[in-house]
Amino acid sequence: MSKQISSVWTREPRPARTPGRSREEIVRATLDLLDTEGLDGLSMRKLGARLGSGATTIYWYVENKDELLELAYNEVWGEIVLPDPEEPGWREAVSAFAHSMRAAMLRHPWVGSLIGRLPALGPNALSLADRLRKAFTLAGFKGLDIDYANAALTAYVFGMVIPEIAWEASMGGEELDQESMNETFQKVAKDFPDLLERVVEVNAKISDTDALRETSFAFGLATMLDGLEARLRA
Amino acid sequence: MSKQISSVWTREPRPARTPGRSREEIVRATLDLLDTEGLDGLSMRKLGARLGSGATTIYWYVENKDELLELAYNEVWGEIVLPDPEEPGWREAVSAFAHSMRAAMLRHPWVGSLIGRLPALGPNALSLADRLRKAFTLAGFKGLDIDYANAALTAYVFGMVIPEIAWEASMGGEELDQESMNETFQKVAKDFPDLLERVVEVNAKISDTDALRETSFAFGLATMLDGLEARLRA
DNA sequence: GCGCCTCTCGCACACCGTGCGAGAGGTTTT
DNA sequence: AAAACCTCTCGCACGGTGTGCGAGAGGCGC
Repeated sequence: MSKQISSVWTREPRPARTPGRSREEIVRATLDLLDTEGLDGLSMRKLGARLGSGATTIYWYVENKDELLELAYNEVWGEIVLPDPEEPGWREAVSAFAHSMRAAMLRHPWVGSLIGRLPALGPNALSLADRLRKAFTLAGFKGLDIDYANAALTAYVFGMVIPEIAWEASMGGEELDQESMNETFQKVAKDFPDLLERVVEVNAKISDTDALRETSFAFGLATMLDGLEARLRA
Repeated sequence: MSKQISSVWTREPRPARTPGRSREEIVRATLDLLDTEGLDGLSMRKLGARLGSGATTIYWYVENKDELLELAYNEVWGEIVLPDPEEPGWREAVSAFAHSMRAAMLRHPWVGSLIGRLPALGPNALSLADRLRKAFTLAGFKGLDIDYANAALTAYVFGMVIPEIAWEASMGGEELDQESMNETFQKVAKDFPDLLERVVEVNAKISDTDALRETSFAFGLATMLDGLEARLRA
């Protein structure tokens, strides 16, 4: 047996004898804590308290905190849906997948800080990759192109949503009114008049920043899908 | 004065009297430490030691650790080049930009964990956004489409590279030979025979994983650029 | 009753970010 | 010359963190 990637998914879990506590229960509590208090709010002691147990009890079910995060991460992947590509056509299916992925990430903003640290090797991530592969196969991609298309699409979603999360986080949960927004930008971008002018202009025209972000997301998604379709015809 | 986003870039820095230590020197040391020991390896005490000072001295130049990270983050953006789009054509310029961005991120893998936490409001990021806007304007995009194209392209790069970083990190710096790789996947993906078969097959065919990743990156990039060009013609 | 195996958890260690306040050293004002 | 002040350094301490260790509780087979 050679060297392995260290991950919850590469070692045998402790044989579940279904006692009082279970790994499943712990993961659920972890998700709760992450969603309400964020990545920094998750500590073994707090998690123990929430479970009505000592902090170190958790280490019976899980090797370390990173494994816990891998398990929580896996749950998020489980929330992403990919419609059957046979029915509405691959483009619609894949597009729905992208939107669902974005929604799941925004529901659990702490994933934004995990994607660069933990590989997605959990069963939910793999299952999704498997189904996405099928969709692209059905679309007509062949050989490695299937995997490339796979990677490109998920990359786009990742890349759009992760900065969205950062942006949201930096506002500390409070909605920023337009005036504050412009003021911030005036301070920050004072050496880039073109950029500044654009931002102020856009802010004046479009007040709903959520809608703007969705539009931007849809634009890039359509662009990516157009590109994929073009590659299909080539 | 209304509420602002809290960031190094939205508050006045301490007036530089160019004494012994400077913010610049601190940022350089921070980068060093981050590059050699990673995000977890950076602590105020270690940084102080490297600067030959007490840990809390740093707090004279910087409000808190996050500000330090923002400054380091900004430096990475400064390493990204965008060729003049007038000369080789916008597509080549933008493509070179994407590759340069990827290279900078891989040189400083710790950015992978920051992108989801800190907004890129530093002058280097803004300057790059400004120049990228010019490139897309030159390409023929109009109005909001310029910004959408901007976001889509950088999102793609982010999304490709961030998981690359995670992957690299999870191998703990050691190169994994092919056998271990397959073994890992056999364990992890045993419920997804199609996926598993593909991975083993690909691994057998392509031994150089770096080259594979570059090819995958180039594929998605070309796809995105094709999509953008299509949108330009519409 | 005895041993064993599964599970809990208090304690302790080394580390973290950072608030505070004492002071050093230089410059400016009186 | 002396006093006041301003910039900068940093030791100490506080309340956290992840987690190794070892003592023990509870149930189950002999």
